[in-house]
Amino acid sequence: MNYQQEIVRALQAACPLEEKELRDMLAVPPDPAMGDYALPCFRLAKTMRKAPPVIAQELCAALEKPACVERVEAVNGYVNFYLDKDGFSRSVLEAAEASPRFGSSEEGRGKTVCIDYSSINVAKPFGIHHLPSTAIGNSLGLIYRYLGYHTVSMNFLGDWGTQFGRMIVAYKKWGNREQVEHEGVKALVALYVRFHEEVDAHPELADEGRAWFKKIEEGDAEARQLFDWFKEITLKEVSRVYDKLGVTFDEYQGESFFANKTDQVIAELEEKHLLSDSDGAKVVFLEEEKMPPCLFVRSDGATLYVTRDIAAAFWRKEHYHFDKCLYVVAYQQDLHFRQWFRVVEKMGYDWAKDLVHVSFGMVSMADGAMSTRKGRVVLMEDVLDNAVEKVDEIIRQKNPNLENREEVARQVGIGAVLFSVLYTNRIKDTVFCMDNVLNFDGETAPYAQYTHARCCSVLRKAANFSFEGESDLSALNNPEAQAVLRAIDAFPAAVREAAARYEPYLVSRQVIEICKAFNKFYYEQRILDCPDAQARARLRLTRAACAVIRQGLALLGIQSPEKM
RNA sequence: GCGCCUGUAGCUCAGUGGAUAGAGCAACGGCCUUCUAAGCCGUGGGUCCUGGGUUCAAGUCCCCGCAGGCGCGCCA
Repeated sequence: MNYQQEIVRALQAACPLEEKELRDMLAVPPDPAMGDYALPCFRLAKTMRKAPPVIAQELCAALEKPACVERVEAVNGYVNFYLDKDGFSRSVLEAAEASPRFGSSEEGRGKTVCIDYSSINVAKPFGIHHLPSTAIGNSLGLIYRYLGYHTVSMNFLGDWGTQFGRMIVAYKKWGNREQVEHEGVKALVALYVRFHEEVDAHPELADEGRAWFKKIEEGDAEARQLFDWFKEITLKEVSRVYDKLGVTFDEYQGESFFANKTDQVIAELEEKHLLSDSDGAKVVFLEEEKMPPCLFVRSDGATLYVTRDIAAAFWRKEHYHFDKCLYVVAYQQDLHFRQWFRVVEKMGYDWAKDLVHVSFGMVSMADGAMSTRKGRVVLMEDVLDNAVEKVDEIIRQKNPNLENREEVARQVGIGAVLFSVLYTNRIKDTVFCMDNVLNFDGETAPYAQYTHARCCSVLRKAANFSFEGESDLSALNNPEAQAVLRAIDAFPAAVREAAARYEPYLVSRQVIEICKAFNKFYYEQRILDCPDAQARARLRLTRAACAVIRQGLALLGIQSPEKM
């Protein structure tokens, strides 16, 4: 852990540079054959008035080798440091064994992070396009908690707006209770679609929709009852899907909860002279910040989405005193968030800087965008069920005697789906492809889970072997074992970085690194068939890899079966 | 028109300004009497969108373009 520090100190004694400068310059070579750390000397050429290779050579000669370093070499203007392997092995194993929560920390102690994610809409299908937000938000919550933060996960339901008036119209005209009770959201969506088909020919339907929404707002008994019923039906269905995904929320407060809190927001905006009239509507101009105006109140007096967003932010700040509030929402809403974050700042709240839009790319289908109205939606649940079913078949084929097959199929199938959106940078658009999601080879969750199961299998075989006693660390003095150790060593930094950048894929990548290294180690080196002291060293490595893979997957919301 | 984002192998993507640009998938070829072959090894495959600039060093930073996606007051 402090190797870098020791090397910097040694370098500092040998040359006239500042500690900080040296620390910044010290790099990790692209290939372990070139050492564990390296100092490129090119930048020194100007001040020292010598060619970089000469500087490297001289530095190398003048250097007093720190204890952790096995040897130092000057190559092509680099000073390369090779760590003492036994020392490195020991320190990594001890760090990983010190706590079952390797890589966790206390950096977040006393701090609260609110995470707004998934945010499904009432009376709309839970489509695959909700996967990025759901998986990323869930994982960020797990990662922040691992770093000691208190987290509050919130599902900001889309349960407000004139479309609910339209839903009532459609239901009263063409729907019936039995069908909705029986078919659930599917029936509601069919009504919604029918409304949009008929509204072109019958424009008065739109007015009826608005009128019914007004009734909801005013608390009309019938309107309210239907509205609550639609919501209940939707929540029942989505919670079944969340259960399958293993995703939970601390809070389900949606837009409707904040709808009666918008007056205060508008009043405060008025009071602070931020609102201007514009074509009968009320807007906040954002010319200084080179953004289009932000519309708060429609010309008919109704408030818009943004008002509820701000009301919700106030409420959350007041109730949770968050140090950070993350909005895991697609990049289409980038301008929207930039606008209202800025408005909160203009209102004089310095915590506006703690509002973060964690944006991600669009999910589309091979033949174009998804559309509820056109019925072009891939259902989340169908994808999950397909994945589980496919895994179940594979198990029946490869491991027919596996106990609790269905449970394992569930863990692996769901893991594969979650991992498919947690393995890349958030921002890129993705075209949903069932075949890709259901591909379990290579860099996937099943690969990591398989590696974990493999580790477990080895450890089971060694169940009677005592870990107490001498470890011969020379058994790890080979490129394969060293690669595993390096990958484990890099895990804590990957977790920290993932939190800092709101990018769970950094954890995914690191887990895969460990798995690749372990699989190669497993193939090249015998773990059990060797003298006790050596086996002990290799078993400790296996145990450490096993635990870190399991923990890494857990931070992504993915479970690790012990057999598969 | 303006703004934001993206452009790296056939496909999907990694790549804190540093050494020969890497993975996975797909294709082809090897490795199971040995700790789980959902694995491992190998082969082929590149104008890092183009052109300038900064730098000892650019896929990475800056600028002009090109292509695609998204967004730009009465939806959410």
